[in-house]
Amino acid sequence: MEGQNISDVIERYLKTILADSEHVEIRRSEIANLFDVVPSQINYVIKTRFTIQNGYMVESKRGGGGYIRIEKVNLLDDVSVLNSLIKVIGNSISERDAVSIIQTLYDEGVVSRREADLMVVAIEKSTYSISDRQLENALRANILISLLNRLRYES
Amino acid sequence: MEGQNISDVIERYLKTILADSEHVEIRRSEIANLFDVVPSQINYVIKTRFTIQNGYMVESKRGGGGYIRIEKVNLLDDVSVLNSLIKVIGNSISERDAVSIIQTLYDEGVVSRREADLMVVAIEKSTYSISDRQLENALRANILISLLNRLRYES
DNA sequence: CATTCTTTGACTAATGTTGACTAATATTAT
DNA sequence: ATAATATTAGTCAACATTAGTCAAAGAATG
Repeated sequence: MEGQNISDVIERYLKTILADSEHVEIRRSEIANLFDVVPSQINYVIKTRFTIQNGYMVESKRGGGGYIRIEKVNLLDDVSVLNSLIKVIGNSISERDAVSIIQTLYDEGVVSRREADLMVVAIEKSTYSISDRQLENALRANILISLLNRLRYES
Repeated sequence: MEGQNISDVIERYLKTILADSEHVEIRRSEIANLFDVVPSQINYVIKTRFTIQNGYMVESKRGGGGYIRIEKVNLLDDVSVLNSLIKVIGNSISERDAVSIIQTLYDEGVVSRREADLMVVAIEKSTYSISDRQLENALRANILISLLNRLRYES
């Protein structure tokens, strides 16, 4: 039987709520109090159990009236194409290769023409105004991978 | 439930009025009284929630008969608004302000939900993995401006 | 026993609230 | 007209209220 530690208990508590509603909004300190743990434990639970890979999206606000909101999202089926493309990118990619990946996404029907156009803008050398080529390629890889990961689900 | 702080409440109040009319004109002290806050809180609400990034323009007058007037501006048929938006971005912009701009584009029907989602990913701090804040904000400005300019035409 | 996962708390960051002081405009008195 | 006064809004910094990060210590696991 798993679920002996408090993080698992908190996870179950939140997922019970999420079984009925699409999202749950909490006050960090309240939940921490409820389970008698330090507030940052809530962050730990969220970081390890409510990731986008698990189908959850988290948004929060600090300050008075602050909150943490966990939302269930729908994972899509195009995942296999995305996985192999992400593998190709690695941690550095040229503009030319990036454009061809986006072209592939368009050809495969994963993105619309307009979405592809926007993605291209986001990876173009001319928008970055960075002179260091290595930095440029690394940044492009980060952005492209983030874009691809975003295509895995809809909010 | 989101929006537990008084600033959010005041924001909703004003936006409810703006849902019906193109503009709202208030007396600062009256609104402050209505919600039992100090007058300068109204300035805070306006400064954080009714910026040009959010699609609003504010004008005011002091002295007897003074007022604050909030006007909803239309991105679609007002070219100058897009220009002033780009001017606001300049060569540096925070993630928060950038998200506001993209949210406004979505609200105005300029971009689809999915396009907006992709744009947000392209300006998020977490995708860049840059520790230097100034560099991060400068890069974000470049990318956002490029994206906005791309929206000016169809391919 | 080594490794990974969990728990804790000190420090940081973001956002919201308040009030004293300033600035602009209008009104009234001289 | 001009000066004094009244009536508005603006700015800014201190303080309050939340959440986030990170690394060290402890517990569980294999």
